[in-house]
Amino acid sequence: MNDKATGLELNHESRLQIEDHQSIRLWLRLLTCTNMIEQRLRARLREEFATTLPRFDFMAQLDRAPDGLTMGELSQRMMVSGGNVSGIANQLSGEGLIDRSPVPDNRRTLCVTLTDKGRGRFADMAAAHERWVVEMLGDLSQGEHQQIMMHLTKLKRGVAALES
Amino acid sequence: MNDKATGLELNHESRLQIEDHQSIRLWLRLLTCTNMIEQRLRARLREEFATTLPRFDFMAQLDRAPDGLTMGELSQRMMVSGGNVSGIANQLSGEGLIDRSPVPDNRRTLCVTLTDKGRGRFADMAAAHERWVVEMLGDLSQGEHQQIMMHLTKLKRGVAALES
DNA sequence: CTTAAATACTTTAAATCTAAAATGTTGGAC
DNA sequence: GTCCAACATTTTAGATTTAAAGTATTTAAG
Repeated sequence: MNDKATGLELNHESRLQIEDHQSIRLWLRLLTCTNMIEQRLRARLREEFATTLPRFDFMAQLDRAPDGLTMGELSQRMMVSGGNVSGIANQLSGEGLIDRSPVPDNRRTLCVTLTDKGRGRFADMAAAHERWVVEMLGDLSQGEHQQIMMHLTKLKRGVAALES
Repeated sequence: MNDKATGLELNHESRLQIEDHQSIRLWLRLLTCTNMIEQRLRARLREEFATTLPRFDFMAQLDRAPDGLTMGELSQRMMVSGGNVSGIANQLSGEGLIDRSPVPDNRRTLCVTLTDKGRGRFADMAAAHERWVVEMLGDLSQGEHQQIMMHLTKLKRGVAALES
């Protein structure tokens, strides 16, 4: 039931099935890789910085956006629900790691930024985080990096382009 | 601060930094792709089958293992905690979709299998699930599939090989 | 045989996450 | 101006998830 066994005599039906299974296998492999990396990062953040991945992600988004982000932008970029972002923001605000300041021309909106304390705290974590990620992805050459990026870019576009 | 701007005069330090950032970018891209796909699958499973991804995954693991799996094996394969597996098993068992039978020579262990009802229920979901995944990954050619799989295999091995 | 460590699983408590409802704000349409 | 839909966020209720503690069983060492 594979290419070698059936040679070139694959009909459309069996070829389709093979491609289907390949898609599933690719998706499962993608999921496995992501989960493996995510679990390691989660464990290390807990062990070494007593924090969680969503909290780190929240701060990373802000660090990348020096002008601050609205709650909605954070929700979009972190790909989690708005309510979730509110909860994490409450924590981080309570610990003095972020500021939530009103926006002059829209009283519905809050602009979230890292405090100096938050920026300092994040810098330590980011350096370690980067080491961990490089450690995990380091087996791939620069060329392989670029190839995977290219493929994932195409994949991402394809998924984003679907309706609904 | 990129390859083009600095030409071939990169020193080790800046090259290292570039590779580091590339690793981070690759990881974030991987995470984004997985999240996008996962959220779509999650939403569709909820809309069309009133179920969740972990429940689907649980049943998928059993469908692939006709002789059944222990709770521990399920936990490993699903990459979630044991407590989580217990909870899902309680649900599915309550709905008559799985059986948990004791193993003769080890009274600690439970062997979990799909019931006929569970197998039937899963078949419908699996067909739809496969359509959705193919729809999302369909933009990639068979060659691209194979290339990504190859790279992800290498990545997976690299991560798995790390200590701790 | 007894004890202790390891194993398989469940329970628990706390954090996270989601969808949906609620609150307050904005921007037209009329 | 008034109303109404859209928007940004928070709150709520409930499900999921995890790490850690708890229970029961097995294994092996003394």
